[in-house]
Amino acid sequence: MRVRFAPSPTGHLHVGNARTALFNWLLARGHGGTFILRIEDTDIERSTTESERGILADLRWMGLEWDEGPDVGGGHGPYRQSERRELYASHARELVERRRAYYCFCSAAELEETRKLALAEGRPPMYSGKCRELDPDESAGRVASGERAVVRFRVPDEGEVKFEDAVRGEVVFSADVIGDFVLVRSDGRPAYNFAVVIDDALMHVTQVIRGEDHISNTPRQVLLYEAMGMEPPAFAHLSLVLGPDHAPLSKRHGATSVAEFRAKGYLPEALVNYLALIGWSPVTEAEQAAAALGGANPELLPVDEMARRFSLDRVSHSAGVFDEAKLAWMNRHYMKQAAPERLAHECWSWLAERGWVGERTAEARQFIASLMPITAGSVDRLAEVADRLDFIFEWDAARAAALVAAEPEGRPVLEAFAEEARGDGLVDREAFRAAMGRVKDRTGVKGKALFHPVRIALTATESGPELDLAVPAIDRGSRLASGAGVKHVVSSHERVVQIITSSSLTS
RNA sequence: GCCGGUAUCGUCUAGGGGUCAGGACACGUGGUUCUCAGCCACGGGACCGGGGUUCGAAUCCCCGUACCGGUACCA
Repeated sequence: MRVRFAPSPTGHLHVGNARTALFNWLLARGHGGTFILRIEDTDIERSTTESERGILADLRWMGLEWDEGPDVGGGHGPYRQSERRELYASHARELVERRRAYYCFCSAAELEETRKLALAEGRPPMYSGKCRELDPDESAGRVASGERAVVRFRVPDEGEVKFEDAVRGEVVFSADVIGDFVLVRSDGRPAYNFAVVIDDALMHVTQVIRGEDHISNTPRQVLLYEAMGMEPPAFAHLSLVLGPDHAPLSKRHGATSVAEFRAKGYLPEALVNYLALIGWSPVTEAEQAAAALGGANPELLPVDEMARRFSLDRVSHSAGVFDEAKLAWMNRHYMKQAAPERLAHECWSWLAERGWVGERTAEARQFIASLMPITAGSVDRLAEVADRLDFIFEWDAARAAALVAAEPEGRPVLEAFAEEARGDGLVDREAFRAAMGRVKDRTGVKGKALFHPVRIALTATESGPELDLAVPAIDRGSRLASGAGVKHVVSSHERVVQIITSSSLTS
């Protein structure tokens, strides 16, 4: 099995295309196949080497390594269409010689006019076939003398073109709705439909898995395979990825490219896991039933397991809406799974942006890693980690105190807390818990609301940030939870008592 | 216009001639004695419409509607 992903380097890697790449990769990896990366850069006006580099980087970031491609080579190269000009030219010449294609001298303006006319009259805007019956020798002569011409494929006037689509079943087109399309442009560059067929055939691609936007191109390509006496590959057309308004995902929906999601602080495994779930379901009925009984979330799967389960016949026919909320949830899950050292590494740039970290010394890395358990499980994205750490790096007791004052239930809770604290001094964690129980009885405030003002008050103490570090860490069962944390809590309680009983909260 | 594709909770989906139509995210309510996060529990929420076929249709067929794609010397 040989599959390929063939982006054109005209911009960033869109998540819809990333999903196409992923499905190809999943199929190859699940079946011991070969995954080929080919760059379709025949559109020289829009293609840039910069976006080619970006696409390669994005694919690597997602972990979608390719076996053959422009930078790694392989036995069926070159892997950039711009480097395959001669291949297209020779096949085009052969098709012309065999009368399966012909030179067309119509001008762009002429074509545009007949097109408009056809549309106005409600006819399909196909090429008229004007140059179809020109004398081949005469045409060849005109081309030889330097006249500009395109090469057009001679599409049969009637009959059906059908192909088997691995996700949709049999698809049938009537040949008479297909105009004679361009194989080679007047400047010698191949047109898309021609280049893909030559490339897929010469690269021995066995299944072509691509976006649904190519489904109408497929009959043209099937015709080309036939004309060249080649066996077409198997096809599979993936539905598109849409925005929340059901329009194709575009810039106005916010982030659309892999690079943007990366920049927002999503982990690659989260993006990959999420993307796989648009239009494909790896979940078995047994797992579903288990989930209903409180089992593990069946949609959280490592990529190798997804590859093992992947099959095209379970791919959905309909388009899917990209739901960033679900991606965010998935990202949170993977952030909780990630080692603190890795998270520290991934978050570094955001922390550096705020001037909180400098050089990546061993000490600095260790310190940042030690902060990760406090925050990583409670934010959606890496970029938000910095916000959560603000209270450590941007210490501001006055601001925190103001926040307490603003709490609706803040004062009664804190007053009751202060009262309790005076009694036994809150010497340890147990005493603190007991005191909070009494505060609850006294004020009638319960649940999270009970602790919130106290937490802010803790933040408002003047002891410095390090003690507050300990507070959430205890809850997390992290390495910080033992020993040190408890000590800090005790000392912070004493400070809280001082603060509450003093005037710092009045205003 | 023409050609093609698609249609199950708000979203991603499972299922499929007789099911309480299942799961996930989101949402709502409650719980949580150390975060307005998280976590836990509970809850509301769907088979596009109309005809057929059938004892029975969400499931099969037809028509319609909506949405998407194509109809290029873009890919």
